[in-house]
Amino acid sequence: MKATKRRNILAAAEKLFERFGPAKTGVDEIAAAAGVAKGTLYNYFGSKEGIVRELITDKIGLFEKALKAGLDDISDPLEKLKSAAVERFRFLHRSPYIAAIILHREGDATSRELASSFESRQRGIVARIMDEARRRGAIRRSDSAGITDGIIYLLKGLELSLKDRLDSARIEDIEAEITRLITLFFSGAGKAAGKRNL
Amino acid sequence: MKATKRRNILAAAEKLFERFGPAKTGVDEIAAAAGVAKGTLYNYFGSKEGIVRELITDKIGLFEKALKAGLDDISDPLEKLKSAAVERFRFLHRSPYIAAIILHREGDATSRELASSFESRQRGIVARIMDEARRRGAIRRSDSAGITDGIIYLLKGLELSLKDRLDSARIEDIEAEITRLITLFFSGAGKAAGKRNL
Amino acid sequence: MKATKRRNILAAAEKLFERFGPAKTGVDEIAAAAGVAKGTLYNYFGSKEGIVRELITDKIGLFEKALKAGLDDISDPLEKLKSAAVERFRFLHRSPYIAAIILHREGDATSRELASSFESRQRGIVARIMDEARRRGAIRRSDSAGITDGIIYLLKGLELSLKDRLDSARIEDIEAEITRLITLFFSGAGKAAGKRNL
Amino acid sequence: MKATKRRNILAAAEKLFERFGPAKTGVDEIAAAAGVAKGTLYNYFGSKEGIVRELITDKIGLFEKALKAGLDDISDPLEKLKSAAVERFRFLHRSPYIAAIILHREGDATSRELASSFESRQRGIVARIMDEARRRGAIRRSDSAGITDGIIYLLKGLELSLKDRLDSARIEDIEAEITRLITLFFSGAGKAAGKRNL
DNA sequence: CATGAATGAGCGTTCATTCAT
DNA sequence: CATGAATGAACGCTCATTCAT
Repeated sequence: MKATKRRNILAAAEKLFERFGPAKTGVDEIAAAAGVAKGTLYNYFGSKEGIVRELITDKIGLFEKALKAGLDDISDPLEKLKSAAVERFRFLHRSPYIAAIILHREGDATSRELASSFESRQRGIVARIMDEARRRGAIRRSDSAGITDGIIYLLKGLELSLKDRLDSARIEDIEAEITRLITLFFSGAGKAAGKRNL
Repeated sequence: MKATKRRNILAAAEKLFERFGPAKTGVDEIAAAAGVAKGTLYNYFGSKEGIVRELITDKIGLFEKALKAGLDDISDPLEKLKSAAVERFRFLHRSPYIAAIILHREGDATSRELASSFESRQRGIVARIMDEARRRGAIRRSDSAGITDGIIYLLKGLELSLKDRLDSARIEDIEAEITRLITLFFSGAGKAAGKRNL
Repeated sequence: MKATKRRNILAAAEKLFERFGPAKTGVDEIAAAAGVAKGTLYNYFGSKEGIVRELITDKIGLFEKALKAGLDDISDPLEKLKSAAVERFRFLHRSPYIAAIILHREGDATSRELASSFESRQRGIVARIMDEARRRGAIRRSDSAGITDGIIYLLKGLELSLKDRLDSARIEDIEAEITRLITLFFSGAGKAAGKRNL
Repeated sequence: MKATKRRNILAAAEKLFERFGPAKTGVDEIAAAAGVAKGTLYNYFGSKEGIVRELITDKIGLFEKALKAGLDDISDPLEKLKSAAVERFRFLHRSPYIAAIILHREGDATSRELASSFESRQRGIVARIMDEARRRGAIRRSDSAGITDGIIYLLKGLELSLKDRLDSARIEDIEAEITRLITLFFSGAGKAAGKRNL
């Protein structure tokens, strides 16, 4: 099993997935694009889903590594959060088929597990940032778990709406909106609300 | 064309859709489950997509009617918002295949249009509540559009994560989380953030 | 069984057949156009083919009556032949779906029988004209049966090519061509041929 | 893709087409008769239409090659014409489903194109023979295009009537009739006609 | 290991006919 | 007689997977 061939197949698959999505990409197309026989795909990956799985694992791995490295250079928690959110957005925007699996839970059981563990690690990253914020006294209340969830939901919802948004807005605008919403979430939208209800 | 049979078919289709989703449910299965011939489905609905469309239209119609009725009984904007969010959650939780279409934009062009118009009406409802909140002085800043978007994203993200959450949490807990997050979004999570960035 | 209803159905079917042909016309469409229920068609005609059959029988009957009347006014055999040929062409051109059955032997066994008997009567008409021509001394040889067949084949071949011809030629041109070919067939194309081979 | 299997499939298809015609022959039937899976047909031919196309193309190719070779051995134009006509008849008689497409313009666009180009080449062959006849002084008038058309129509009409004729006549009789009619067409049937009308 | 020909269950749709009302 | 809802076999085609070479 030459590692080169493996990489060729994955590269070919990725290109096609990005354009058409895994569902609309046939195994024949991947094989043709990679310059190997269809059977070879099965020797290496066992199934079409296997290709998807491996591709996602790889890309997620790279993204998470880069994300962590990027966060190390930032000290302010809110800035860390904004940066992480924008990077996450960029990653999912770059690989829409991964976004589809992460957000929509498409694919087989293993893919969904992958997505699930990705989200759990993402939550961990946000949670750690929140902890730091609390230690620094930047967060006034103890409900950091709720805030963490809120951040994650906010991002997911925003990422979900990407296709719609991209029709009318530029990427920079969307990134600006992400930081704005996170800031808004931190600062609160209402005056009296907090006093009345919490 | 008896209305009873129409309902039987829709009921059978709904049951299957809820378990497998429209994509994985064959026309033969619907026909078998409804106890009619395949051709009968086409006499009533014209196409598989026609069944999906009618089912979604019906359910959305009922939900929106109930939602509006429920909101009329509430005067406080934040309470209105919480109620709307919980009702919306319940609706999508009850009909996961509608959630799939609404959230994921799955299905054909018609389904996506249905989803798109649903979301636009949903946004309208939230926006109207925000307007009222602003008129009452409950919202301190003028960016009510941004807040509206934030609310929608929050809900979508939360609804997206339903399947995962339902493994570990009870529905009541999730509903409580929804109201908590909306309140949090109103009151703000951080102390210094607002001052520093806005 | 009101005769009016019968006629309505046939009229509706004819209109549709002329535009789309029997194969592309559905029983539903005929019923709708005739303003009756689908089942009624079956009460009257037994099957879709039954409608086709009856329609053809009617039209052929009318055509043959008119044809014979027209021929009575002509005395010269060659002129009779030309007239018959042109009338036949006009008839089949006016009712392309009948042409399809007459020429292509489409449809069920009964329709094919209808077509077969039509052709046999047509041959009879031409044969009678040829007999008269021989009695008048207008035909030099005794092979009048062969000539009759030749005429029929010539017409059929020409009618077959109608669709193609109609793209490039006007109807008047085609009618002129018919008389020209019949004349040609009578007068002979070659000089030496006849002497050498017969 | 083994050529043997390709031939097997074509042979199976041909047998069925000859009995029922391409329209009434299902893909499943061809697959069953060929002893292969349905998918295999699509691997080899892409579509049902592809099978029809290939079959027709092959047969027409073989026929035209043989036809040309046969004509090279004959020098007299009238004899050439007779031979071509008889060969053409034999070909269409051997492959009735091809006759159906050639004569009736049945089938999809591609089949009709095939038929159209076949007829155009056939007309070319006849036209070339007529040219030669004129050069040799065997044809008395200049309307060789009209004569060519007449020949083609004659043949088509005759071939159309094959099914009927075969009930009552032997093939040899029909072939004799073809040569008789062509000779007749050359020599002319009437005495006075030519003088009166041309 | 590599190949790619072979597989076949599954898909949504059509429409002439039937038959209970 | 009239109705039209119900029928279901038949259609051409797809594509992830298998397996003999």
